[in-house]
Amino acid sequence: MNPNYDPHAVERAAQSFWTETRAFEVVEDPSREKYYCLSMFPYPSGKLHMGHVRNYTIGDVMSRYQRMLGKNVLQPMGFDAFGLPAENAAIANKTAPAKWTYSNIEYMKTQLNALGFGYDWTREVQTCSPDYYRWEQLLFTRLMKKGLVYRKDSVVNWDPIDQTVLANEQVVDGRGWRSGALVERRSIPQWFLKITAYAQELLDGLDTLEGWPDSVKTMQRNWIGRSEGLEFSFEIEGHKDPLTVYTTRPDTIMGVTFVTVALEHPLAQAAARNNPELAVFLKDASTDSLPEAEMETMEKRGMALGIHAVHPISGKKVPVWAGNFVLMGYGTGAVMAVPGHDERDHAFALKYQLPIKQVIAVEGETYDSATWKDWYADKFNPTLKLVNSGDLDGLNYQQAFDALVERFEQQGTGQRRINFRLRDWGVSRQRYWGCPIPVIYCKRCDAQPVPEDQLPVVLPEDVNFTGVKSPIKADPEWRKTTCPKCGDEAERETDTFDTFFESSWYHARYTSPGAEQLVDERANYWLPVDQYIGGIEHAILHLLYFRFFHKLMRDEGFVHSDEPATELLTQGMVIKETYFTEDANGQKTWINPADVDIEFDAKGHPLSAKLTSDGSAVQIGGIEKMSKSKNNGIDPQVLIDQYGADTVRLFAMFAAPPDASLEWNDSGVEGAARFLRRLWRGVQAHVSQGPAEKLELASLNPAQKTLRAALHDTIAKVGDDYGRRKQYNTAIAAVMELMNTVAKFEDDSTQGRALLQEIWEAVVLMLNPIVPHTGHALWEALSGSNGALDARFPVADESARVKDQVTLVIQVNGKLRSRIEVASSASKDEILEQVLADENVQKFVAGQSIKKKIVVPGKLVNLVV
RNA sequence: GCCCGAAUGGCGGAAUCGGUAGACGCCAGGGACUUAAAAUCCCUUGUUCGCAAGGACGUGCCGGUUCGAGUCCGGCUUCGGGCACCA
Repeated sequence: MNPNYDPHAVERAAQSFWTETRAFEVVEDPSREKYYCLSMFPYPSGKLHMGHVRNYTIGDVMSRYQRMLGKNVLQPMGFDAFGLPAENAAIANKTAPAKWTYSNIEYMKTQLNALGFGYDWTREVQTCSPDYYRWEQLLFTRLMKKGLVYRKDSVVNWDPIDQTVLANEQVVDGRGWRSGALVERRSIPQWFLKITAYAQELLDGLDTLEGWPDSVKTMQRNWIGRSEGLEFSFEIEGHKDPLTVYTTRPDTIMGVTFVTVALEHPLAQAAARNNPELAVFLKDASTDSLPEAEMETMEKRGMALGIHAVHPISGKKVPVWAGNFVLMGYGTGAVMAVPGHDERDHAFALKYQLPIKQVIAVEGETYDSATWKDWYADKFNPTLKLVNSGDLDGLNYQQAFDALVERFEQQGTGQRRINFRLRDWGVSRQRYWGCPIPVIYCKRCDAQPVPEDQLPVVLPEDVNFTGVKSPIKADPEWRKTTCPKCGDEAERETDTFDTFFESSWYHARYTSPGAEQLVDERANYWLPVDQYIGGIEHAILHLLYFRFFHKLMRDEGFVHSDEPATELLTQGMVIKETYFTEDANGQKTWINPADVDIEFDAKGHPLSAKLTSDGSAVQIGGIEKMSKSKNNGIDPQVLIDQYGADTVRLFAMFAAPPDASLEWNDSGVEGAARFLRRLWRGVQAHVSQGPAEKLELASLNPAQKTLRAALHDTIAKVGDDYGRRKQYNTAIAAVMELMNTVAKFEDDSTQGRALLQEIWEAVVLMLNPIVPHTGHALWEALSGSNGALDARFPVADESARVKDQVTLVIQVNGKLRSRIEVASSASKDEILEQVLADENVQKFVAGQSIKKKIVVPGKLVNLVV
């Protein structure tokens, strides 16, 4: 055994052993308990960044730990290879997106292997491969036949200079990020998946996901946004058709002083036909395709349509307005406005001088426009009563709700209705680097799914990409085909799928490599995923689509489970400052933190920054998640080269608990390296003295017993951290603490050495999931076996942990005043007797009467005087 | 704006079910070893008063519950994530 720790030699040896023994290739084995550990696969942006290292180390630690418990562990990896950055890089580097993507994948694979992650690469998926995406094309055509897919017009960001559709990310302050042109809104036909058909099931399913964080489940619940309310209609003067509205607050119906419709509502559009001013307003104020955050913060604007609605109960006439804050896609695209009791309606009414009517009174509160918000009633406030509402006066929220629903349902003019905030999923993208949507357009037969025997529809990879027009849109030959129904000339769809499509079902494909169908029966051995790990930024979109697709696959008979993953660990973001330069047009170029010299203030915040290369000034941006677009990812390769993979893994796990966000700073990495050197030297020193004798528990002296108790306390703590708590920083700290104790243990008696053998073996196995290369080498030195990977994780010997004495903390009035040693078996009275006899206690109790004595067994005593 | 989180020494963090605040590590300071450096080892290290023993204060801010609050409740502030075409 090398007396010095040489991480690169150790890592090479362990990795070639794993490769030669195909250590991570797994097969289905019904006789063994399976464990499917899945980490969110990366977008192949070029290099791994620290967020990846953290994510994949957590997954690898979990996988190796479960393997040491004897389970049949599947840990796959792949690449989410379609997407926008490849197109951007292709334009910048004058290459094809495919070429750029494949070379990134190659490099990132070598990095993943260098970190020692135990992946079964025989199951790898690359989503840009036809062998992968053909199955999602198949699923889509089946969903089409089933009626879960439809086409409708939808608005996109159109860059009039670049003649291309822009993603939201590519629109900065209303302008195209490259061209600087004012972005236009264009309505084009696009494909949608009916996720709303599964809204209730997606909501109910959350209750079964006990292993998911509450925060994620709450976010998903709010996103799905189920509400119960009343749908009813207003007669419109001079119009045949009534105007239907939806409200979750029917109790405020008598407070309606106007009605607001969305700008795109047919009523508004009709009114604009002979009102040019209104027509201009409807166009100008349009919020189509604007991100919700922008919509919510923008000025609320409206205009009267010049028509009136008749209140269904009072019969009074109220004006109809168009408002830019009403969503056409939610409810009926029209709302009753109750400025007395809705904040947005209130602001709108003040702005346009519309009447405000109070219909809810809360005992002890009076209306005052200055404190309007305070006056606004919480609907479940028990002192809430309706006023100014005719025969509804005196009712509370629930009573009024029920009474009105009953009244409208009896008259047949309205009904109770459940609405969801969730919208159907628009899956069409007008981009090249994605999976072609398998649809054929025929003049006679309309849109037809591509027949299954003609799949896949392959995306050509060897193309000339300029960034203006998708190569498949520009190529008439690619588009040309025949109608599968009538055989006439027809054209292919040239839009591609949203890349969330690929990442919604990869967990299933990993289970069935090479299957000549979406998945085969192997899927039901492995699924559902036992542990899913990924960034918290995916809490809503990806994780909802992932759950949705699993249910779609279930309903097509491919999988048997209802949910894709039973446990979810949401990794906190790895964040880092951002740096940029700005040109005269306000265009920002993001600079990697590794390329700037930074001056810090006393608190470590950056004060100023300069480009390392030429010393020119660089501006400091916010602290954000590491990403390609902000170029603030830190490449771990420098650290791997300098310290080795195990140090990087150890430090990534030690820096923070997995779910906490982490502002990356590698200043502590030296400590991790130091720890591994100490571990190596400790084992080396022990092993170099030759084999140890067998441990004789009965013959241990008190010092040996104490150390052995510390060992087994540590084993219990570490096992709990790995298994239940999934918190690795504290597990590492516990082992460090144990090693500090061992360093002070000088005992080369036979039994002393036997105990050290037990300790070093346990320490190496406890750390093995985190630092597997070092674990492999040290386990071999200690046990003569090269099987650290499959060694059993240590189990605490409870009998070694029993203590006869415990330390109790003594408080007087809640303040720490003393400590006493008592026998573990001492009774309450015996403890109190000893407490009162204590010198320090007497000092603080003297001359006062003790009012209360609180004894918490095994922990503390508090005297209240 | 809305939804979900977070805030503890100079820094990363610990305190798991309301019971010793600051484990473990980094940085810094002092010392040992060395011709020297690296590596390694030992000591100190929340603030403050005190020669010391010991005391007071202290977990973003304001208030509350409790014998006892970093932890629970109410109200804020700041930061991070998401808001449907970044992934």
